[in-house]
Amino acid sequence: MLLSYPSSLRIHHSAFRTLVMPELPEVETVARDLRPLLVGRTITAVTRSKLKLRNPWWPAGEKAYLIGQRVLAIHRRAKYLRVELTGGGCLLVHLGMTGQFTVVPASAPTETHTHFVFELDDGKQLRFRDARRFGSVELHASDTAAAATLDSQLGWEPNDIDPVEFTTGVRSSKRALKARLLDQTFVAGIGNIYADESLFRAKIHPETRGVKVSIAGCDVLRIAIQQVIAKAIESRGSTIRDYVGGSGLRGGFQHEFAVYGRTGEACVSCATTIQVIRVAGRSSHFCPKCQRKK
DNA sequence: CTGTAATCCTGCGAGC
DNA sequence: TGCTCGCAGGATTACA
Repeated sequence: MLLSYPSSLRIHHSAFRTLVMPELPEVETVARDLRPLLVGRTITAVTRSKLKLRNPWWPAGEKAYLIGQRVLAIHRRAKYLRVELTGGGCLLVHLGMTGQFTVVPASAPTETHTHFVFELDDGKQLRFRDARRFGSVELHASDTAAAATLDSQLGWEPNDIDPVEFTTGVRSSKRALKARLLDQTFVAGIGNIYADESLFRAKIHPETRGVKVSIAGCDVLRIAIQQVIAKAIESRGSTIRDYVGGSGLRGGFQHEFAVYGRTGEACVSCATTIQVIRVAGRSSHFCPKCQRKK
C-alpha cells in the first residue's frame, strides 16, 4: 500500500526525531570504543535498577560472581556484544532501540533510564542506559556457550556471507527482500536503516520477491550490503538523536543516507521523489525510479 | 510457506 | 498552554 503524499510527508518529518536503533555498525562502534576503556579493568561493584529489561537472564548471586572479575575481551556478533570475563562467563548485551553502553567517570551525573552501573577499578563506571527498555543485559556463566548459542541462532555476518549460499537463499524465498534482509537468521545485524540503504544501492524495490532476483542481482545485493555496512562503520554509525558510541561520541552516517528518512526529497541519483511504504511492518524508503518493482 | 499484528516501552510532534 | 494521540521500531509470539 502506498501512503498518500501528505502522510508520507508526515512520516518524513517524524523520521528524524525518531530514535535510531543500533544496528551492526553502531554496535561495532560501541565495541571499538569500549575496548581501550574496558579490557583489563576489574569490576568492583554492581548496581541495577529494578525495572525489567527485555528478557533478562541473571543467575542467583550475580553480584558476588561479578565483583572481582576482570574484562578479558569485548566481542561483537551481529547486534550483540559480549563482555568476556576472567571467570569464563560474560555479559551478553543487546542495545535494543535506545540502549547506550558507555564508560564514564564515576563523577558523571547518572542520567535517567540508567539500568546498570558496573564500577571499575580505575574509578570509572560502565553504564547501561535504555529509555525504552527494548535492550537486554544478561549474565552468562559461559562465554563460549553464549557465543555458540548466538551462532546457532544468527545468520552470516555481512562481511562473511557465503556468495553461493546467499544467492540460493535469496532465490529460494518468496518473501519480500526487505523482510528477508531484516531476518537475523539469514544475514545478521541489518536493521531498518541499512536494509533500505542496501536495497537502494542494489537498485532493488523493497517488495521484490527473492525468487525474482537474478543471480547477478544477488551478487549486486550482497556487495551493496557489505559496502553500506562498511561505510557506516567508517562513519561510526548513524546518530539521529540518542545513539552514542561507547565513549559517548555520536555517529556520522546519517549525513550519507540515500533514502532512509528522506521521504519527499530528491533521489541522490535521479532526483525522483523518494517514497515510503510499509513492508514487513516497517517503513521502507525507496526511489520509485531507481528501484523498480519486478 | 507467507504475511499481519500485537507485545514490550518512552519520547515527541501534531493537532485540538 | 497543556492535553491526547499516533508513531517510531528489534525481537518474539500468536494467529490467519
